[in-house]
Amino acid sequence: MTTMQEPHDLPAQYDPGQTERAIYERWVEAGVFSADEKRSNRNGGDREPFVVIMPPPNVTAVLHMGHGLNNTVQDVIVRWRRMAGDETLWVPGTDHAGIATQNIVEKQLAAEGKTKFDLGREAFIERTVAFVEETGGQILRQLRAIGASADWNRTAYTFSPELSQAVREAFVQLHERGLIYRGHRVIHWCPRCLTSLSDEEAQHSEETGNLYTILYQVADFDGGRTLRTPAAHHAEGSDTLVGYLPVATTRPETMFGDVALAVHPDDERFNQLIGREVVIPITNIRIPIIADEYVDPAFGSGIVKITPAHDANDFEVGKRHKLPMPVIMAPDGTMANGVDAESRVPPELLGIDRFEARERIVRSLEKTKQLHFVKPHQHAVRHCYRCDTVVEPRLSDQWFVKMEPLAKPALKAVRDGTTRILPERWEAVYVHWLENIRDWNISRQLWWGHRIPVWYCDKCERQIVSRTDVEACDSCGGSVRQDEDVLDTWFSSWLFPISTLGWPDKSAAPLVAFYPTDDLITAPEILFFWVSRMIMAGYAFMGAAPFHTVYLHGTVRDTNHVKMSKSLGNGIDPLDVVNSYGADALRYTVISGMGMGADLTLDHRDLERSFAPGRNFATKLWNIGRFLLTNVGTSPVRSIDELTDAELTLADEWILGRLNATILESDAALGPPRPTKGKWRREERYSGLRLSEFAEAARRFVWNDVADWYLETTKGRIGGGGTDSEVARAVLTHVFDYALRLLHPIMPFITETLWQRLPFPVAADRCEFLATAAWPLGQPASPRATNAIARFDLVREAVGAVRQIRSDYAIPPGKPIDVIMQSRSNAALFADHARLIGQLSRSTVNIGTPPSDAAAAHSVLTDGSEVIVGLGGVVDIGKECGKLKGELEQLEMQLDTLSKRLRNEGFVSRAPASVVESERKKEEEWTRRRVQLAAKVKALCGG
RNA sequence: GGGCGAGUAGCUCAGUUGGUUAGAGCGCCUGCCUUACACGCAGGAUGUCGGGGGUUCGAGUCCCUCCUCGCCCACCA
Repeated sequence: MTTMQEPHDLPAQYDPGQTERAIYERWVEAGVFSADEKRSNRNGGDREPFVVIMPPPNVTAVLHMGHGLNNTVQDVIVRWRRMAGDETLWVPGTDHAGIATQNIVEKQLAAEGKTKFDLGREAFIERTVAFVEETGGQILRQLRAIGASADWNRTAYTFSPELSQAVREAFVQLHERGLIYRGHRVIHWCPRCLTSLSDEEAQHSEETGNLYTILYQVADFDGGRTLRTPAAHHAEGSDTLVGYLPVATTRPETMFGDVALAVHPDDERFNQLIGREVVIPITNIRIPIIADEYVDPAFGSGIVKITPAHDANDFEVGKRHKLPMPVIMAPDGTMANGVDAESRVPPELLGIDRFEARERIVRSLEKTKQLHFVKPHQHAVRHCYRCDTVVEPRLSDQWFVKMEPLAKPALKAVRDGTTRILPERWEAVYVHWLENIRDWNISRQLWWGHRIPVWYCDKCERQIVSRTDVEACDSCGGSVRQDEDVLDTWFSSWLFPISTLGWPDKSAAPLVAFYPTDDLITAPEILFFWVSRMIMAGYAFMGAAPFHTVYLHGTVRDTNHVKMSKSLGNGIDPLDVVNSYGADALRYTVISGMGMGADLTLDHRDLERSFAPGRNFATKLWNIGRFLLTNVGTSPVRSIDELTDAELTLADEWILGRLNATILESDAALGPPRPTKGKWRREERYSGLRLSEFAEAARRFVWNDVADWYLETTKGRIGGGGTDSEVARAVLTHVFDYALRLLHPIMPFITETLWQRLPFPVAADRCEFLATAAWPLGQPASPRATNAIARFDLVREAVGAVRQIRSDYAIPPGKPIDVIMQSRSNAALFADHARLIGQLSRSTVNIGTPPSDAAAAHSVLTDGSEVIVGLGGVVDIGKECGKLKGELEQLEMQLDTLSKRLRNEGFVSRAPASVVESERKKEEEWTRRRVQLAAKVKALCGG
């Protein structure tokens, strides 16, 4: 609770499990994460809005490291802006994920020995709804465990009534604008999911397959010679093919769909054949030989089989030549006589899977020697992005979105700096895609999704596109049936930035207050699927880009650089990490380990090691907190503002200067939150969002400055009572307060826990939560502060020199040593800090002249000051001298040998130049070491 | 086939516009259970900055070239 805790209430070990959940609940109860549209300055309020739309995970998803990374990045940015005073909104949500979800439910049914057809469409959807209600959205609950500060009151779902209405509206609007049409063409078809896919959903992967060259017999061959069968040729050992044309293909099974062979019109080898006919092997169906520019005479045999229904290029050729387009495969990828195919597929192959059919055809062609030859062939095969099945090109009717008009403003947005993409290199990828954009196939032959809002009249065949359900034909009153297909999942998610804020109601308060949004944070994998389409939708429906910054972060990989995934068994469950080390450890590790756009490598076999940076740092923070509460106590401290320069020690000024520098570094790393005048200017365009730099700046300050130095200087000051004690209490508390503020976006739980207990000045207008406390404001570095930093750095150097001498001479930790410091320019500085230097180096420090005792070690600081330690009495001089002298002697001998060799002309001329070079370097190095060693010997052992 | 990125300490990575002695974390070595912290403290070692060539007073950084790995895009059957 908020009441002040006694220091001893902090357990020695930080236990995240105990604290994180409770703190999260308090944030939620207090409405810390809720944005208020009335406070947005676009809606009459006084605050700049800052809005992030969460990439909606699949509703059935289970949290993995990819989500962990993505949402941590978002949360860091969102928490930063919230503290900076923006009216900050992070909209969470899930995606109904058409194919993915349907596949899962189908699998469940399969386990029960059923198919979706056994249930029928309605029951199947009911079952899927029930499944989603039961298990769906668990990922959003899991996101709470990593601290995601989303506004859960606004949780969206692409299949909710509101968002479904937006989908319909978008479809109808685009249709009205002539940007949606029904097309008859070859699309990508997944024979397992039984649906068409967009170009983006059919993903290439390089494979080694076979390129089969098949002999097609020329019909009515009368070249004055007797037609011989390939078998006869073969028997004669002849290479000459008479009456046969070799045709290369990677998919022999499509040959039953062939409607022509094509050659290049200028190809002299074949142009006398144009207009003749060949027969398809096995079936003996006659097809013409045609000429088309599409054929590349240099590839394969220079002759292409044309299969318009099963190849996108062949489809174009077929259209040009008005050829028939027989479909010779069933939707499930088995051989079948489909549309226009009649009896093209031989009966023995009907119902046989395409790959099995390929084998059988090849065997059959081998028998008749019509398989000319086979060679291995590297080519890209498209696979279904959901089930990895090889996709089949297939002729069918689908709904398409005409993309070019939509792409134009989206291209302009990135070109003119309205929207930037980080890291910069992705902008080129984005531009290239949009410049070569192809129409988007949006219909899916699925049951789970938004049904296409088109109705067909049974009577007059009228087609009705409607925002509301249609009961009867508005023209003839006849009965109507709705299009069977559903929309691509991405057709709903591309609306997310507008639909979640209330579109199509353009006057909806959230839309007015929060659109356009600010940053979109996601992985590059969905740049085309989602990001670019959202930008298009933003312009199409709102006339403005949906965000000004796209931040594409890397992928989580294992130590072999393989992408982490559950199916590969190389994943890390973020909740395991949270349970073992805490959400803060996870978050810090992820943020600090990830450069701009770079992948994050983690070892799933060694979580302890992988997350050590975050866990160790969390523990460090905890212990600083414990020290502070034990020593500073809980009674109010003086306000930092009322401390006078005279009251501050050099260490105080130094740490305050370092704090200010750290704030400036953090702000520089985070960059401008939004473009200054609506558009990114060149100099700021690619700056900012360097989260790992921000994390490192804060860590360095807390650990290397506050803990390692400043905190040590307060020992002996605090608790002594008096002014200086109060000053130290105030400064330490202030510095830690601000460190916690800086670190809160990255490590929200532990910082909030500690901050809640800090002893604040009485007058401080302290808000209830660190989560909403003010982001630190940096100031330009003052000359006084710069000077303090330089001077205290010298003190630190002196401490380092003494520590090193102690270590070099193995002086036992408990053994006091006398240190003399000599300085002309900074004598006063060292005199003032003699005690401090002694305290930090566990030595007794005096200012003055060197000891008469010749046995001494000395070190020179950067300002020329000398640190001299009399070693008599702490080390056995005789023994140490013997050791050093032995070392020196050996070094001199080695050096002598080396120098002789280098002066030997025979060696220099005959040895390889690289060897001579490295020997020279060695000589230099050894010479340097000899000088140092000699000086040491002289100081310690005398003359 | 086209484009992009990466190659820096044993591992994972930083190194802004070329500028003293190339950094961090983890790991490693030595010594310490110093009353916040051994998930720690102090000290230390380790790099032909992928190879070769070039520009420059000066290159991890710029140019050329080669090698290795990764990603994206692509209708060559």
